[in-house]
Amino acid sequence: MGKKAAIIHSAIEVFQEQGIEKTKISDIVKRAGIAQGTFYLYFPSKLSLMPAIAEVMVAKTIEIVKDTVDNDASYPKQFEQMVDAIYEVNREYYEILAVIYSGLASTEHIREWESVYAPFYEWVSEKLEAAKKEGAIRQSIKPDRTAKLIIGLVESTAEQVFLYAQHDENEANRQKEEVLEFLAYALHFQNVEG
Amino acid sequence: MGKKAAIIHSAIEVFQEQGIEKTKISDIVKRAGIAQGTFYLYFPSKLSLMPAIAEVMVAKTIEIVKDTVDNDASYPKQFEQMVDAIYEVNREYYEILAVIYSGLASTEHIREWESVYAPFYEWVSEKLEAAKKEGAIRQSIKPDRTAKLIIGLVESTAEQVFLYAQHDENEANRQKEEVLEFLAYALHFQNVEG
Amino acid sequence: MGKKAAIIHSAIEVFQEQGIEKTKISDIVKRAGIAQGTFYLYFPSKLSLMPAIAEVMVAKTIEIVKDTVDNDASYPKQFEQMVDAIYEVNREYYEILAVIYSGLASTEHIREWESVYAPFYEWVSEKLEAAKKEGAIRQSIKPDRTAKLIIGLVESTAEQVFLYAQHDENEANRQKEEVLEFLAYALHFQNVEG
Amino acid sequence: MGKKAAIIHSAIEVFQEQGIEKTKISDIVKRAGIAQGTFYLYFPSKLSLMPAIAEVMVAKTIEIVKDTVDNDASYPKQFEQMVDAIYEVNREYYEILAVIYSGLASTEHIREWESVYAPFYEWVSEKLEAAKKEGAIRQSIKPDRTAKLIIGLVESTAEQVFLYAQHDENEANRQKEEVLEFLAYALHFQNVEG
DNA sequence: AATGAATGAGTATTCATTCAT
DNA sequence: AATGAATGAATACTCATTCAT
Repeated sequence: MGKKAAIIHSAIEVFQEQGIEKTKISDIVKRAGIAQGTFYLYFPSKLSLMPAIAEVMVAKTIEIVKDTVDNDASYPKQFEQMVDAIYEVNREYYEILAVIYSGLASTEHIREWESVYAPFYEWVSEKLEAAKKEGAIRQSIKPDRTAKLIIGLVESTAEQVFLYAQHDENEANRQKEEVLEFLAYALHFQNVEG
Repeated sequence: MGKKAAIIHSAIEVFQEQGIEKTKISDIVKRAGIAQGTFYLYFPSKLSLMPAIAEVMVAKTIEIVKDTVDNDASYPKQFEQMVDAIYEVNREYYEILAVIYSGLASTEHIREWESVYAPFYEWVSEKLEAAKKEGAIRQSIKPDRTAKLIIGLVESTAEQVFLYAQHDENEANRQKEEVLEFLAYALHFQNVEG
Repeated sequence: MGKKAAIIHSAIEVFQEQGIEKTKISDIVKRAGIAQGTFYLYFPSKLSLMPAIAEVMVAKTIEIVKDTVDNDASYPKQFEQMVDAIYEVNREYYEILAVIYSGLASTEHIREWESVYAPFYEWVSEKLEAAKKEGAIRQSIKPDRTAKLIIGLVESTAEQVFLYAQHDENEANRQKEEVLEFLAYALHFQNVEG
Repeated sequence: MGKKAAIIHSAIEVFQEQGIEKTKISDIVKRAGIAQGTFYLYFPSKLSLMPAIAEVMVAKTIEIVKDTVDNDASYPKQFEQMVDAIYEVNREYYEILAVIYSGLASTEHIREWESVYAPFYEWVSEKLEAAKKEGAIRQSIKPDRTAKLIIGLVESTAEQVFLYAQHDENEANRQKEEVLEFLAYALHFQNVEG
């Protein structure tokens, strides 16, 4: 019946509405339509919910990024699409993402963090690898490391804009432009088809 | 005297030692050597401590950055020194910084965050402005926006390394190298004296 | 079973023993044999206990009054018995009654007070109605209003005697005599069987 | 300068506005325009303020009663004026009087209560004595005891009306009428000048 | 697997009172 | 007499977790 999924789904919604600190287990189970005790059949504690949510959020991000990026477009275009997608996800889920970024709210679950983010790093890394092979970006790029740089760069600026500038669309777009130009120079895009 | 400062100082220490969640007001006042009630003469609540702590930490960061950066060195060198300094601060205070990020994000003190970080943004912005004027970096750089990019980039990667990779020095240095190269291309350093 | 009743019962006892101000929730639950949190499943706050206690006390008063009054006796005799009964209850529960008066008055539970006292007013009112019909008291009596007068009169003098005169039995009896005579004239008892 | 009087005056005002439970010493001294510590130069504790307030309130009541009652009027008229006056005071100060009636909110100061109320009892008692001497009321009246009865009767019904019926003027007047008639029969007014 | 009533440890906050100035 | 910063004891209430059904 997917009660586990129901709990995660419910938690994401409630967290978004009232913040994580103020959310009680009872709020989550109420919305999920299950009993208080049932929660503990699927999660050993409240905190153990976090990695599961992070996983879902990262998966959601990857999905949107994949859907947005056109693999047949030029690499500059593809990275632009990627930045667009990440900004989009942040626009919608800025509050819950803030918690995920800040280390899952406690240092207990740090180990899991790496594994949760791994698929995202990997996807960007592969994209960089391919671009490098085709000579579309500078050859000194180390895909694995740069993947982390790029994700850190884009997400931290997106967070700044949506969390602290409170959804000023103009501001968001201008900052995104700057990120794209910054990224273009940093990767040193080559006109491959020249 | 300076009980407010004593509280902040004490709180930073205790937070570092046992994490924010597990820290009681009583722990903070005990170390500060004041009475429980005195805390509330200076701060209306436990959470309202956060922006004050953040302010101190940012001030500390700026101070270290300023001390490390040699204004007479070449700009690439200066930015390298800046990255070194930021990594240094994160190495030492990674836990309290994580706490600040999450503490500020999860409460209603977000507005204050901008003003707390402002002096840091400003310093980097001025540095970029000067470099731009001297033709040391590409002219399309917008100092204000790029300052935020750079700080976001450096801090997020530093956090990744020290919080999640748990102080692997090798890893830290390699990642820092990649950041520096990334930054060099992104700013498009010019050999001014050529 | 009956945890709500257990809480009320326990609270009445503890209040009587140590006064309301000095009674902690923990005292109440300890005696009731339940956990601290369980209290809040049945009452939203400490103060919300008061109307429930008042209800029980008024019910107890009515019960004793009904038990004491002989419906076949003459009306003067019946009212004498009623006064006796009210004095009796005040003798035994003077402290908790003072608490209820002050507890109810000083909070926002005033509205409930009326409904709590209603059955007592009603009982006296019906008694007056019957007496009036039989011509045992003056015909200008308005039962509803006079019921409130009588209860106010008797309870306020009983409170004066037991709370302030500290259980001086002689004093109590003399004052009761005066009340009865006062009441006799006020109601203008008629010798019905004359 | 009358700081003691200023404190009492201020306390009465604040109590009326926000209730006694919710009033802090700091509220009282703020309005009185004095420092926190100064309070304790005049009163040893918060609770010790109560009898002083009661004294002022009773004095105020007596004053208004004396001002209202025309000593040259007939006794029925005089008692009517007295009831009017007591209702008037209760209309204005119902909240603070509720606390005073209910035993000064705690049983600590009971002894003082009697002495505080004494002058009021005395005044009524003397009035009854005089009326009795002139044959204006029944000769079986015991002035001392009946004084307490009358004050208890009038004040308790006034309280019922103003505290619980929430200032319904119509209700107040009808109830007052009933009290007067009740009183007239109870005292058994004689037409002295017949 | 599911329930939800019951648990009880845990702590931020208040505010009457003190006392050095 | 006056101040007001400092004190610290005292406790109502919350909510994650358990467990009998």
